[in-house]
This record gives sequence, structure tokens and C-alpha cells, in this order.
Amino acid sequence: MATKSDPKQKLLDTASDLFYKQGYNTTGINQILEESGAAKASLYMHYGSKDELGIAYLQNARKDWFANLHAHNSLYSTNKEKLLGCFDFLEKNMIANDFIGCKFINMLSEIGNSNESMRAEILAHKSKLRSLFKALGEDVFMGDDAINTDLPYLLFEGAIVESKIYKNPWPIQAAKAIINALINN
Amino acid sequence: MATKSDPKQKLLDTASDLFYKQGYNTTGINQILEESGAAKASLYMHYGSKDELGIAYLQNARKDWFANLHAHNSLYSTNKEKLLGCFDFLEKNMIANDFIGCKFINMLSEIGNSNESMRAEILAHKSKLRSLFKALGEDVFMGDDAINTDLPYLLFEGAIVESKIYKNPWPIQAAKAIINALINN
DNA sequence: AAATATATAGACAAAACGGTCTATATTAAT
DNA sequence: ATTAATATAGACCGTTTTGTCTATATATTT
Repeated sequence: MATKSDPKQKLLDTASDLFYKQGYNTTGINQILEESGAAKASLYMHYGSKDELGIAYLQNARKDWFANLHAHNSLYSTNKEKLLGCFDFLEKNMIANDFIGCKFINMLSEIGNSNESMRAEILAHKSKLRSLFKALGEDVFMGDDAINTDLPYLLFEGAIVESKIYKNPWPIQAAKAIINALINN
Repeated sequence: MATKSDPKQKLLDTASDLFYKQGYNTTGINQILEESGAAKASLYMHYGSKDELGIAYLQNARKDWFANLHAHNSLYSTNKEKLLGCFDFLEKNMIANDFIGCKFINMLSEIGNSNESMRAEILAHKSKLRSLFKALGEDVFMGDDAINTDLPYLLFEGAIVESKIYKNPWPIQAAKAIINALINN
């Protein structure tokens, strides 16, 4: 059980919020400390460095993302519904977060090739997402591998980025409409 | 005609290289000054601020991108070849730049909502790219708008981001193969 | 030749950066 | 009750950040 103040969790919660909304490089540890109410020694005791806190942020974000996606898709029974449901989940998510975009893609743009541990975490997240689309796509499309797996996956990823650029859900709706049209052909 | 030393151009060239390879926020003006050989006063005389230099970088990158793309596609005669040729251009480009990705998407992830001028420049670039795909897609696909325009555009954008994540050209090749398969159906 | 624009060099400032360290208080386990 | 782990508070360090300012040199234009 967590202690009453639980600085470790509060640090992660506050850092996650700031890293996402402000960006990783533009968020200083002092702001995280002030807004979380935790002491500087607590940050370095539990996480060791800002970069390690960043990695914990990504790990936690991955856990949350798939938990929320599965919760959303548990309402559907068929794989076709689940596949299309991913885009509804994404749209809901992007609107709720003011089109800030994907935590993993954003972080990757910020760190470049400077942090291998973070890169690995980002790659693991996207590989897992691709596997999910592969499983759904193989059942729904029954075409070749490129259509089954990569069409829905690449459209999904493109829709994330473009909805951020245009600050609008139309790319997500378009991606969903394309997949729906191709299923029904 | 430019002066012999031409610090304005050297500043833009050096800044463009560093902003792309290292990132915008992690590149300080002092490094730009050292590597370009220009004086600090020259930077603030010609550009006024780091952010203005960043905007000049984006404007110049847009000009270059479309000039290079049109040069590449001028080799083709049909719109089908041109449409597929965009993906060859992208692959060549990403390999040559070690999969750093898109200058505009990377910048957007770094600045978030903090700079409206930069956002506008990024949006202008992507809108222009989408128009190009719309023109090509309408001629090649002759389906509905979502298929004509957004399918190639969203696959293209998804391929950019994913080739960065995987540090591999497979997403670009997969996107091209998907479009080719859908044209031939 | 004189005047103007642009160039370099670099000191300086105020703030923010990640991180270390000391001191002290509180909580949990033995 | 004593010990050990974790907590807060904040001084301190060296570095880096963008930006301003002064001084001086070099081109270019009139």
C-alpha cells in the first residue's frame, strides 16, 4: 500500500502530465517538484535521473494505452467491429487531449537517437500495436500481408499524426471510412 | 549577389543541419554560431531571434522538399507512376538522412502549441502535400474522395513516421505496395 | 573620400538546467 | 524503543540558455 503522501506516484503522475502537455525537453525537474509537492531527493531516490523518469513515463503510458483500448473494444463482439472500434477509441482520445498526439511519437521526435532505452520503449509499444492490427486484419481482410497488417496499422498511425497537425478528427474518420469501404468490397 | 562570407546563408545552412539532426530545442544558438563561423550580432541582425531562424528553416525546407520531389517525379510520364514515385522519393530521402524523419512533424512535436507561426508553416506544408496527392489520386483511383485523396496521403504520412520508429524502409515499401495493389484491382 | 551598412569578437546578464549534498523530520520494521 | 528507510527543505555547483550591448573592422554605396 502506498504511503499517505506517496511521492513516487505523485512524481510520475505530475511528470506524465507535463511531459505530454509541454514536452519532455521543455519540462524541467523543478517544475515537476513544485507541482507534485515532492522533494528533489525523492525524485533522485526513486528514479535516479530525469531520463529514468522519462522511461517510467513511457512504460506507464503503454500500460494505460492498451488497458484503455481493450476496455473500449471489449464492448464489441466481432473483429470487424473491434478493428473499426480502434479508430473510435483514437478519436475519443485525441479530442479529450486537445490533439496533442501520440506520447511515443512526440517523445521520439524530441530525443532523436540520443537515448536508446527510450527508443526501445517506443519501439516496443508500436510493435505491440502492430501485432494487434495484424491479428484483427488477418481475420477481417483475408488478403495478403501488406493489406491485412500494414494497411490498418499505417492508416492508424497516419491518422494520429495528421489529426495533431490539423487539430481536427477528420484524418481519423477518413482512415476509418477507408478501411470500412475496403472491407465491404 | 551574396557577399564573400555571407553569414545570413551560412547561418541558415548550419541551423538547418543542426535543427534536423539534433532537434530544435536541443540546439543552442552558440553552437550554430561556432559551426557557421558567424557572429552573434549577425544572427540577431538577420533573423531577430532563434524562433525566427526556426521559421526560416521551415520555409526553406518546404521549398527544398517540393523542388526535389518535382525533380524526382519529372522522370515519370503517367500519374500512376508519379503517385508511386512519391514513395520511391521518400524512401531514398529517409535512407539518405538515416531515418531522422520529417522536419515538419519533428518540429511540431517539439514546439507543441507554443508557436503559432511555426504551426502555420507546418500546416501549410502538409496541406500542399495533401493537394498534390489529391490531384494524383483523383486521376489514378477514380473512387470516392476518401480513397482518392486520403488513402495515399495518410499512408504516405504513416510511412514517414513508422520508418523513423523502425529505422527501416519497410513501412514505405509496404505503403507503396498497398497503393499499387489497390490500383490494379 | 566620406558615409553607411554589415561584419567579427566577445563581455555581460539573468534565468534555467540537471544533479549533488547536508540537515532534519517522519514513518515503518525490528 | 531502537533502527533503518524514506520524507521534506533548500543551499550549492557548474553549465547552458537566449538575448543585449560595446567596440572595432571591413565592405559597399553615394
